[in-house]
Amino acid sequence: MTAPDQQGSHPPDYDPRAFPPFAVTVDLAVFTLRADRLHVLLIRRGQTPYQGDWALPGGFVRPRESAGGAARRELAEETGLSEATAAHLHLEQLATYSEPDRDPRMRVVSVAYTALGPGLPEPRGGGDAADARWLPYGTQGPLAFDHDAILADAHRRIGAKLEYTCLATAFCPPVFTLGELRGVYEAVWGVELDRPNFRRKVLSTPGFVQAVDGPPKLTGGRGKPAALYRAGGATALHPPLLRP
Amino acid sequence: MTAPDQQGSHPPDYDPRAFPPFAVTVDLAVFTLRADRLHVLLIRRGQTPYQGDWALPGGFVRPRESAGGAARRELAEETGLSEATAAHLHLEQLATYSEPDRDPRMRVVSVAYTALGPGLPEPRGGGDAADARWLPYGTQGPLAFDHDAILADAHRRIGAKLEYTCLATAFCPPVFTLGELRGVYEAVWGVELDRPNFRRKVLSTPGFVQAVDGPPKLTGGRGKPAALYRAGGATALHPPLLRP
DNA sequence: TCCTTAAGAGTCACCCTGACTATAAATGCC
DNA sequence: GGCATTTATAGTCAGGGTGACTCTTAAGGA
Repeated sequence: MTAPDQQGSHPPDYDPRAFPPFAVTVDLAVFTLRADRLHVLLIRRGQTPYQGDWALPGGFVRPRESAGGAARRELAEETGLSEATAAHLHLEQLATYSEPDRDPRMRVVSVAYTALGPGLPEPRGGGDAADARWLPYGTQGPLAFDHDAILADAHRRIGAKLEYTCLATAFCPPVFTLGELRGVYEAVWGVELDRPNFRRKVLSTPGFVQAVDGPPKLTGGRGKPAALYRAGGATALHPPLLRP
Repeated sequence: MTAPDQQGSHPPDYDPRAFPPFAVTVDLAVFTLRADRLHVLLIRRGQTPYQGDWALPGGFVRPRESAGGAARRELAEETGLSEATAAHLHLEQLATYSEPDRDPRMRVVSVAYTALGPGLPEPRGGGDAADARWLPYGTQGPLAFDHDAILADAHRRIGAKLEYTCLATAFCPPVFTLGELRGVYEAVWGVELDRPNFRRKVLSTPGFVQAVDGPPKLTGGRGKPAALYRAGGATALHPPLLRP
């Protein structure tokens, strides 16, 4: 369906021409890894309602724009990254939230998106609102509106997608070590993984990662230097890498 | 986000008070099993545009209704089932489709839902539009609007969820045989599964199915009578039942 | 030099799975 | 009543994937 027909099954009290007007927005659950911890991008509200509370970044969908387009635009604005850089971030539709009273001011339907990226810089570049900041996931207090539910859904979704897709590489820079990749799983799942087993699994999955040829190694601070890899072409993970 | 603040990062040409009005609808991809084949519920459009074409059932979200509520209401109306019966069908949000020109008449954002049920009766009960019918999945021609994409997404989603959830029981009546359950997988995936292996997998997964106690057996037409089961309490499938 | 840390190689047992065989219990056709 | 057909159910067996573990290598720091 899009616009239903004039005739049809609608109750007599309902005139499709006078379709109820909705505002449509996008909300962004942007995740990144900073210092081996999962962080979320939050903004502090400068207006009532929920003034002073933290909330997910987002904004209106414009008249000639798709929700995905709006999400990508807001992502660039709110993270302060260049449009070109932001265009490389993994962006994925999560779900749509439409409870009638989720915004006390008016009827707003919001399409939520999840975005992932490697260690992103502090926000603020976009010249954005009062306060925007990366907070370690789990340390944020109650968020405005239904954003707690959205954020929890987003976290659940990426945790699940790590199991059966190659999504983890979206958290990594173009070239990374297997230790960094493992750090993604550990940060999102909140567990420790066995190093050798993780390595075996990743390397035995065709197309998950791809060894970087010439420059042999590099150090991550301490320990033996690690080989470098880039994301392979694969998108699915068969068989999956199940959570312990 | 819901309604963004008045101040903030929005470009100067954009006044949040004059938020762009959208129509919000729901579209339903309703699947059922009829004669061991996967069927989809489609309606024939009686109006331009796409007059005479098949389309997914759906309709407007009402002013004080959530999208999920609208989907459940439309589901009852379009399938012709009682509200009580329709309330038992598995209903799940799929995704939101928002390309600006997906409906040539006006700006419509549609939240798509997937619904599943055991062999459902012929539609029409709802006193609905011109023509509503179950069509074997795959035999439908091009659908109106972007409904081909929605339907394909829905089919991909349920195929994937069969792998790592107990969703298959949603296609079955309250009491069913393992043969019927296997038929769900075969119809959705379009493959044949090994009977003994499927049985072993299902029975060894705690909470997937639950043997029906007293009444021992029953026949499905030919062959040895099969034991009866009902859905267990489990929702996830660990480890998953992967597609061949 | 020794300790710590992390990468990377390798082993072993167990579980799950795919492939396959065999038996039981119903129907329908000679 | 035989007999083929169909489906359910039981059981076997080999191979792959995984968890748990050990060991070696290569860096940095005290």
